[in-house]
Amino acid sequence: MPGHNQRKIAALLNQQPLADFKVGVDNVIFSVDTTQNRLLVLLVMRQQEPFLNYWCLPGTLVRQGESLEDAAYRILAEKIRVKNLYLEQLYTFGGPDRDPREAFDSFGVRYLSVSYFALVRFEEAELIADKVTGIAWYPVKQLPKLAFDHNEILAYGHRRLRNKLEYSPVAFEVLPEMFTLNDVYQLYTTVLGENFSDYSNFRARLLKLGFLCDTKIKVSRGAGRPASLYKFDAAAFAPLKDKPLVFI
Amino acid sequence: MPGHNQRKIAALLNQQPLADFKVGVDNVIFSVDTTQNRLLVLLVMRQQEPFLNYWCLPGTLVRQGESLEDAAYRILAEKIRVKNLYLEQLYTFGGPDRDPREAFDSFGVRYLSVSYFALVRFEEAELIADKVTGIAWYPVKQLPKLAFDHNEILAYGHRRLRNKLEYSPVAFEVLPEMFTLNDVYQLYTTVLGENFSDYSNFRARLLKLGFLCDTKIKVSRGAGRPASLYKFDAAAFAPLKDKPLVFI
DNA sequence: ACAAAAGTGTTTTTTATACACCCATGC
DNA sequence: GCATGGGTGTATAAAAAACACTTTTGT
Repeated sequence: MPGHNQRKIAALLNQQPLADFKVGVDNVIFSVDTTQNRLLVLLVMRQQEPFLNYWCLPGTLVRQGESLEDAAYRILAEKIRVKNLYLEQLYTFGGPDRDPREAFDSFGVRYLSVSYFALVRFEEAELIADKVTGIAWYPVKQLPKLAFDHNEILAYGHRRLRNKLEYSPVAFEVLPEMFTLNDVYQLYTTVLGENFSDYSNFRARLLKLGFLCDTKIKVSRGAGRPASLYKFDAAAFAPLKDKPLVFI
Repeated sequence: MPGHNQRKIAALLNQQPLADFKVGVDNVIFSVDTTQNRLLVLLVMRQQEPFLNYWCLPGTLVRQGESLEDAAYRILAEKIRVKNLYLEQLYTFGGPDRDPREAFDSFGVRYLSVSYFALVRFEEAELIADKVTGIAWYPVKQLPKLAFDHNEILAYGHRRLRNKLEYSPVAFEVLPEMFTLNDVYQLYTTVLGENFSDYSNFRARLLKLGFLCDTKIKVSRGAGRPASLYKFDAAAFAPLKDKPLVFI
């Protein structure tokens, strides 16, 4: 809410030199362990100061000639091998003082973080452990204190995930190729919390949308009647794109 | 979709030096002229190369010690005086080659644009014309070719505005302090297009939400029965925050 | 046989949609 | 008095929510 002395301040700031930035990309990579109903996020252990031996989001600084998204894909590829993934930009965190490295040369180089949000299939994702770096899937329910402002970034990513689930079919990017309807339901409850909807109503709504096709293949998980395996039919979904589309 | 030779590429890129960035902030500032039912966006005329004499979004480069949001508020304050405004981050555009200035020193300084999305009240917003710079409210229906990738940024902002209208009470940030229910309806139709809903149903739903209070003050606009002026009651809205909340 | 999980159907309540109609004012 | 925009109500259709019930398996 700009006041009256706004122009004086503006005039003063006009003398201020421009900030020089290094731009980092940090990925919030989610995945869901359907067998244990846990939402997981990929963390790596920092090998340098600052925040040596703290867990943090996998990130990198952007190189010359590299786009932001390229950088996001690069770190992802360095940490995990996946067949399929969903990736979109999350938010840009860029206040001064968000990175302690800035303190050394006070008004010198600033560090900006463009965060990306990714979803991968837990079963298909193969972590690349390179002896030196620690890397692990962490349940979002039990996160440690992370380096920098990464807890904040992660919380933002978590909120985005919850919202996305409600109006876009991202769930099928995280689920295995073939899944039971109960898998979908479990995914929704683990991310959105209990009592977001009754199973049978959820099921009916989902099927009525018409983009899941029954493979007729049955799987039996312990006792009880075997469940049908379904597949996401991208072609059948296409016309529903940009439509309101509500799952909850 | 990382392949097999991914690691080789990564190893190669590891030799690549980091990019140095200048970070710009560009604002997509919307406002609605209720009298003419037009959605407007604030544009300024560029005074330098590149894109001399092209219209563009009001923007600035981030200075030392200044946060991204501070920079966004700064340009806003340089261009318009407003009592009330809504501002949020939009998206970060950052591929190489988005700014022709990068071409001069090829792999040197990169220009990144963090865009912000703002809403102001048309009646209260006073444009600051400083003789040199051209500045104007442009109807989004008739936009010129803008400098840089600003048409793209603006389109993104427009999409965000449409979405925000549907599930958050941003409309009341753009409307005058007191407004008729028809003003709200007109705002929604100008942004969302015709036939998004019947007026009387829209009205009923809106009132049932219970955060609009009738001031009982009547205004007569030409012929017809005078309309009641309403006010947005922030306190009454508070409990509805984060709730699904659908207007459409 | 019975517990457990999958899958179907039915009833009730709520919400959306499409109108018809009354009200207050200017001309 | 009648056109014009403001405001209310009602009848119908559709969707959400709650829950009872059937089916198919393992043990």
